[in-house]
Amino acid sequence: MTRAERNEDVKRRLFDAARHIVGELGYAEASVARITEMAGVAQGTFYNHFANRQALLDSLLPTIGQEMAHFIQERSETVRPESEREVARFRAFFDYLGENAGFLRILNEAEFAAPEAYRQHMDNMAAPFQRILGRARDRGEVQDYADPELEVIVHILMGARSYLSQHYGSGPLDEPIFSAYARLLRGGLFAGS
Amino acid sequence: MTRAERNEDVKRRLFDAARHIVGELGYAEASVARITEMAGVAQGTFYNHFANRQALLDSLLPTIGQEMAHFIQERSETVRPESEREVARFRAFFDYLGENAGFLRILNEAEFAAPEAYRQHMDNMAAPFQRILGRARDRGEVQDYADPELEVIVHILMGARSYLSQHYGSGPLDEPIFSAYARLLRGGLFAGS
Amino acid sequence: MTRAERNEDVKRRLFDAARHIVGELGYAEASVARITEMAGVAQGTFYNHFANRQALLDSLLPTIGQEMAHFIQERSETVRPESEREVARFRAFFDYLGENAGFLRILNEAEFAAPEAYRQHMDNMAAPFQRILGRARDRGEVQDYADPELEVIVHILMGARSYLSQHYGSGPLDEPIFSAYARLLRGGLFAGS
Amino acid sequence: MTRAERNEDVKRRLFDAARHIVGELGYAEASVARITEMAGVAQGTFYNHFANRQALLDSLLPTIGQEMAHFIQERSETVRPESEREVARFRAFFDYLGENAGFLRILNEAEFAAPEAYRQHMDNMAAPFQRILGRARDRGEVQDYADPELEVIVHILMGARSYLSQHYGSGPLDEPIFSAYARLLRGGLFAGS
DNA sequence: AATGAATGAGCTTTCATTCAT
DNA sequence: AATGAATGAAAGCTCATTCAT
Repeated sequence: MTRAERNEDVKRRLFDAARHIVGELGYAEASVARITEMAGVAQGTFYNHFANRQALLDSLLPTIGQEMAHFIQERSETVRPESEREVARFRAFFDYLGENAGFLRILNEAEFAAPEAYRQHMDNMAAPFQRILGRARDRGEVQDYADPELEVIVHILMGARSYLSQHYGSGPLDEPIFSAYARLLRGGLFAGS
Repeated sequence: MTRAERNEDVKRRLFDAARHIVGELGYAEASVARITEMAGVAQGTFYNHFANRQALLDSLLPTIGQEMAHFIQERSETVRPESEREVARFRAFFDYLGENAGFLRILNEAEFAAPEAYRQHMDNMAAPFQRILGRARDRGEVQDYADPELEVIVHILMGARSYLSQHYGSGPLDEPIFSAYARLLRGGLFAGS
Repeated sequence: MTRAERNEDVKRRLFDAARHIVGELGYAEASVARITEMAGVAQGTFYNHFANRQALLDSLLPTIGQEMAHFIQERSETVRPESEREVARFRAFFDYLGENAGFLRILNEAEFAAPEAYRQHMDNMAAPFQRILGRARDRGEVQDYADPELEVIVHILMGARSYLSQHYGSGPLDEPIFSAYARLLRGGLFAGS
Repeated sequence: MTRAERNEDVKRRLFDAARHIVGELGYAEASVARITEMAGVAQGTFYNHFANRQALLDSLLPTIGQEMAHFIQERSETVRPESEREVARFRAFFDYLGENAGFLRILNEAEFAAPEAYRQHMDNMAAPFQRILGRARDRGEVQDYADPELEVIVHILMGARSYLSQHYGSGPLDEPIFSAYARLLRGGLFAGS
């Protein structure tokens, strides 16, 4: 390994240790001592790679969030029409959770333990989501909600993912979750007039 | 004041101090030192009224959650039909937040800082909600979702409240929030087949 | 009960609670809170009967020590000659321990937890012991040790009781303890010249 | 000083401070705050060298006990016969106390403040002592006590040391202590049959 | 770049004692 | 005489960060 590679390797090990600890035990348990111990380096070494503890914790969610976004994108990009595609995205979200058990904790605790990262992640998720729905609306696949309303819809759908994953866990989920979600988006909840 | 009243008063002051600090700064900042200082009593006094720090923090959410439930109930009980009533509840939730700025933080952080209280609160909210929707379905006001699907819907609607309040804050909210919410529940998101 | 009797009763209950707690758990665990709780009175009541916590703890050993002295006296007063009588006293000491499990702890910890009481108790035990041995010497039953030497012997014999009870516990003891003790006192340890 | 030496030096200073404080004032007064202050380091430094307060306190007696055992061994190893040698050991014990004033307190309080260390120390002292007496018996220098009786004798002799040092202090002692001890071991206490 | 000991502020909790009721 | 809440000092321990090596 070159010097630069060694350097990169240590940084990666610190990041992975933090990811593992936060995912398993939460941000509070991710002390510098614990992270460096798991990474197999001395405590002081930490500060050669990250400005401080918060800096590493703040880097967790955006990085992993990106990973998740790619995963969902891959699983849903070919699906049509948009209503099916949204359900595919919804399913892909839970599939990702199933394979990345710790992510939910990294995400949910971030609101308080890594607020800046959290805000960034939410923006990273919401903006493209809203663009997708906007374009679908322009194609006629989504009803004619105004742009500010679509923004609201986006947050409803993200809130739905969050609460459902929290309540139902991250294992393989029952069908009613998907059928109810799909049905709500297609025809609403209340009996029409 | 009688002796019992004084006693009650101190306990109330401790509770209110904690409520204020957690609402403003989060559970982590609610040290016994800070709580007792704000309540104007000595640190040792704390333990005459609560078994330990966690006991007080755990009592925050159930108590305040009850308060919120009453508020929402009052604001929505006379509204008909159910679709309007759900929007009334939705509005009342945000009205409550507007008047109780700290509640959101007490609620959201509780998942990690007071997990037992959180689970209890979520159950307290979800169970009656599902009963209401179930009865409305039986009256024909809600489409014929199966019971497990209604449970899913309930968590979607609670997630919606959470993410929207998080994103839009707790001040007076714009109309699109309510119109988008109402419209989604009435007719879904996607253009009909 | 008259007022004085009630008063005496509370004081007795406090004493008994302390005796029980110290015997079972040691002086350190005998907090005023725990003593008053076991006695069934309020904390403040304690200070109507004892100047402070230490005053009660200091009264434990002398009182119980007296009790033990009576017990031993009764069991040994008729035994003759002195060599047998000393063994009878020695046996009675362990018999008392067997029936008063907590005493050993009250005694041994007292050296540090209630030093004044300890010194007093040791004097209470040593002085009559030395008188007994002195008179036996004058009768010719004990060899002609000088008085300062008898004082030394007394502390050796008390130390023996202490270490043996510590090492062998306070249950029913094996015969070698008594035979070795008796033999040492009768003929020493080393093979005579 | 090299880094390792500095490290060792700090640990030594903490140990010596604890030894001094416990010897002078007892275990209860040996708070981490007091120890570190005397050692001239910050409180947090303590935990770089010992797992916790108890760990240091538990290391006191075994270490110093070892030291004392060496001292006594050196002072007595050449003395013969065994009866004289035992008196030499007895004297050496008090000589050690005279030079290490705090040891007595470290030892006696340990029964309650560092029970594990105490038990270990007692075993460390008793076992070789009993071996010595057993061999002397086999050589004919000690009367034919059975092995369980010799164990009893050992605890009597240790109890004697403890109570005598407690009663007579640790300064230079009067001759009667030694003469009485020697005489008891040689010919017992009571006048022969 | 890596090390790991030192720092000191901060935490929760305990407890003997006081005193107004 | 009895009550029991209030007090506040003191305890053990944690941890992010610094810095000399």
